[in-house]
This record gives sequence, C-alpha cells and structure tokens, in this order.
Amino acid sequence: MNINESAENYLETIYRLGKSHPVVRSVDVAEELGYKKSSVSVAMKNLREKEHITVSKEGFIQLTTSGREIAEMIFERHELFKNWLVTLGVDAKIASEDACRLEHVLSKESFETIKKHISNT
Amino acid sequence: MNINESAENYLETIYRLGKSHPVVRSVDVAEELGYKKSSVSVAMKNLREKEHITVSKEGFIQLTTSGREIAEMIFERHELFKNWLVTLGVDAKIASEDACRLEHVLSKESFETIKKHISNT
DNA sequence: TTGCATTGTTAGTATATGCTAACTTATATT
DNA sequence: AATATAAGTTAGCATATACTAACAATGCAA
Repeated sequence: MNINESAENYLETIYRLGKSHPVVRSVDVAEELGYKKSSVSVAMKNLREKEHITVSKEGFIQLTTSGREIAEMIFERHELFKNWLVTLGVDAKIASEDACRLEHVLSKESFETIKKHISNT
Repeated sequence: MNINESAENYLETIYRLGKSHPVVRSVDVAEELGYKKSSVSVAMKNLREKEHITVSKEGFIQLTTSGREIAEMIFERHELFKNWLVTLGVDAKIASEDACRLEHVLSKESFETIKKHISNT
C-alpha cells in the first residue's frame, strides 16, 4: 500500500471533517490543518492518483474504500492514544498533539498489544 | 536547542556504541545504522557545527555535554519503550524498531506520565 | 617504494513536504 | 457588465534526509 505519514494525516483529516461537515473541500482541509491551500491541492492530487479519494466537479472530496480504511485506522489510533494519555493525566491539547505523531509510527503488532493493555487497565 | 529526529538518532547511536566500543568513528556509526559513510560524514559535520560532538584528528567521535544530554534522553526513552513493549508481549525486534520511532515523537510531559504509569504496572 | 584497503569528504541526485507567488475559474456583489 | 471574492492549480523554492560517484588521505603489505 505504501502510504506516507503526510498522506495518512490528510486522509484522517478528511475523515474527521466528514463527521461534522456535510461536504469536505480542499479549503476545509487546509483550514483544519493550518496549511496553505496550494499544499493541500498538491496532496489531494497525490491522493487522487493513489485512488484514496475521489473529487466531484464541485470540489467535494470523498474517501474511497482504501482511503477510508487508512483513515479509520489512523483515527482509531489517534483516539485511543489521546484518551489514554488524558486518562493518565496528560493535558488534553498535548495528548492530542502527541497522539497525532504517535498514530503513524507504531507497528500493527505494538498497537494491538497496547490496545489490549489499555482495555485491561 | 532545535534538534532533528535524524540528529537525535545519530547522537543516540554514538552513545550506544560508546558503551561497547573503546572509540567510535564515523564508519562505526554508518555500519550500526546501515547508512552510507557519506551520509554519516555530512551528519557528523552538522553535529560538529551544532557542537553536539567533537572529533579528534584520528576521527574518534566524542559527545559534548549537550550531545550527551540529548543522547541519554533518547536512549532512556528507547529502553523504556522497548522493554515495556516486550513486557506486554511484543516481539523484541519489532519492539525495538517501534521504540526507535516512538522515542522521538513524544512530548516530555507524555513521556514522564507514561514512565510513571509503567513503573506502577 | 608501489599499491591496495580503509576512512573520510564533497558534489550532485532523489524524495518528501510545505511554502510563496501568480494564475484560472466560478460565483457573487455593485 | 465590471469587479471582487473564494477556491483550486501550477511553478518554483526551501529544508530535511539519505544516496551515488568521485576523490583525498592514511597506513599496511608485497
């Protein structure tokens, strides 16, 4: 599948925005991530080429099956780590920022193991 | 201080090698990390310029105080995460690889909190 | 001494990632 | 209609990071 941290973050953001917005456009992603729209434009082009998203002619972004799978995986990791850190006493903002980096670097094996550990705590 | 993940890894590697080798040279670092010596040469030049290492005319690399502080911090994180993951049941090789990425991305606050949590487990 | 092996350096390449600037297009406002 | 605003695109730049290729320096070995 060969997906980058950056691409994972974009997909997660599209997924997250889709929960609260009726449609998601490039400019919404840029706003959410604090990036310039040119950067997002290029990133969306790459995601289109890898078929992780489709974009309607109105500019509405949709996740494909593969895009959704990646986004859901990263989102699950993000939520798990963020909530766990907050439970342990870390400030919510810091927990969220750390989760945002953590979510990309763990192997599936470590993630599943930590998930089990957390649920037994 | 403004230190990159890459630089952190080099410093940690120098520190780690220093535990088992009488002297550490560029070529030892390259061997350890599986990088080309040209890459290490450039990285060592940057670490010299930032005064995180000094290099004798024989090519022996020494950590400065700031370099050692960074290296020890990263090393501590690495060991903590690796051992914790192994304790939870993750394969040692995977645990080590994951620790290698984890060690760079956590805030001090989250690290200290997780450290406390682990020691209470 | 000649020459190979080891170590280190430099220049130039490639990829990933985000930025600025300039442009296009479509919509909306006067 | 003329212009202004919003959204998207493209080209070119900058940084980080490792690579290949070519070269320099040092030391051992025939």
